[in-house]
Amino acid sequence: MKEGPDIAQIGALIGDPARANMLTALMSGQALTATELAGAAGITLQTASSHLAKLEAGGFIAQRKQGRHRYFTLADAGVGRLIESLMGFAADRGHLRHRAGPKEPALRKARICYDHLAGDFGVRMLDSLVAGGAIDAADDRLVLTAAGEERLAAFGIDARQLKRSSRRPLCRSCLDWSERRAHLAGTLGKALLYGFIERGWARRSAESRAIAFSPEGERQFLALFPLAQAA
Amino acid sequence: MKEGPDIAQIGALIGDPARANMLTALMSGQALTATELAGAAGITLQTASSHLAKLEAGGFIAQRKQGRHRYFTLADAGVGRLIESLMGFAADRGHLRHRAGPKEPALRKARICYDHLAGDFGVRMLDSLVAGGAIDAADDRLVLTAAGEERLAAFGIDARQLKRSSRRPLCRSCLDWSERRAHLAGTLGKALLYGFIERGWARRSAESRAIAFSPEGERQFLALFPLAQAA
DNA sequence: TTCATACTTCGATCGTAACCGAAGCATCGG
DNA sequence: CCGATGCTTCGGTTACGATCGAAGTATGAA
Repeated sequence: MKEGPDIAQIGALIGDPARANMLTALMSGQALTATELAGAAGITLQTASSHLAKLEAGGFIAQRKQGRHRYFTLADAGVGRLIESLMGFAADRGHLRHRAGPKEPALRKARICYDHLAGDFGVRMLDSLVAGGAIDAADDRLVLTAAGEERLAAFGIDARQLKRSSRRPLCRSCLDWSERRAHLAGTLGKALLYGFIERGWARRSAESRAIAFSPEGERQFLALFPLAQAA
Repeated sequence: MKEGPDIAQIGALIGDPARANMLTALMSGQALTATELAGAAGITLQTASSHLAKLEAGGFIAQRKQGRHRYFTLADAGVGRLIESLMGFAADRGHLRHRAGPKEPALRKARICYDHLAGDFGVRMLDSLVAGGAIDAADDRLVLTAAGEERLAAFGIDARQLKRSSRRPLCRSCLDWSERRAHLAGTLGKALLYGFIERGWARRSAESRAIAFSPEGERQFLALFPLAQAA
């Protein structure tokens, strides 16, 4: 009887704590099995199965059968962006989880945001790239400079090839719920994070969205992305 | 027991059809009374009152007492942006309301999006401004040019003063759920819409988000925002 | 084949929240 | 002061959906 898209359906889909927990867990970008997701949400496998079916029907997640496992992931980057913006909104209004747990500091320092680096380290990385002239920032819009291309090549990333390989924008600014400042998303953000992991500088936690830097990795990271002065 | 902001709470808040209808109604930017919102949602006044209390507690809406009326509005532009992005997501996935009602075409043609013009006319306006060199568009980022300032002055809008008067950005691009293309938001988008209404070119519908252009108003609008060729 | 694992489907229970009738405040007009 | 209007609070009903036990299906391993 009314016009327009149905917000209530998708709100209700996210509105259940069990489903919200599953989606949050999937924000790590990792593919997770039904059993793992049930654990993350604190429910039994049967209940999880029902929730997963609903999320899939709603276009939030996709599944990939592999042997007797079923791996679930967020359906696409659009879902990731929606969730992150909901998180930002929630953080902004103080809709926080019961209490900041022990993992909270680690999450604020470095975490995965769909498929790229967020948190303190993510913000620092972008700030440093902009300050060093590698990325040109006109507020929202981020553009990789020629100097930036060279710098990335030294790190083993071929920006031109990256640009060709996907329709997704190379550089994208993504707002952080913890820092309230922008960090680098897009294929470049993804490539950088994967570069850190490949080099063994960092690894992703199994059951949280935190990114753990090794002492040596942190040293290298900070040297690679210097800041003129402590913020 | 977990980390981060609580998505489920805000999802649940939006997830109830009655509340979603109220929020959608408030997307018109108009302040509405509890009775009007109850009508929009198709529920009794008592139920509406309970929902409104929850929405207010959640930071979604604000109320202003005026005599024996209570006027409700969206709490701020952030809420408006969240809802619009949810609508976009929903439209994208085909989560549509039961059936496209009779008002649907009018909404696609011109409607209010929080406080500025959206729909076919909104998209055309931005396209024309960009094509005419009044606004410089670097993908996401919109910048008013000197030529644009003059053009607006001719329409009776003082862009410099507008910029000073608010922290809100002057130009902002906002993605449309019906057109899947950008239209103009920000204080400038608002000022333009209000200009149309003041001139009597258009008026807002009482109970929907549609903007109705008069025949003469439509003629003036199309003349003011020409497009080189039919899209 | 048989057993184990990973997951889905079915059925029943249970809690919560949406809902409305009725009554209670507040504000306005007269 | 009165009644009318706009809205909130209270109480009781109802319905939906989240939950899990138990049983069923698929894949893999022995």
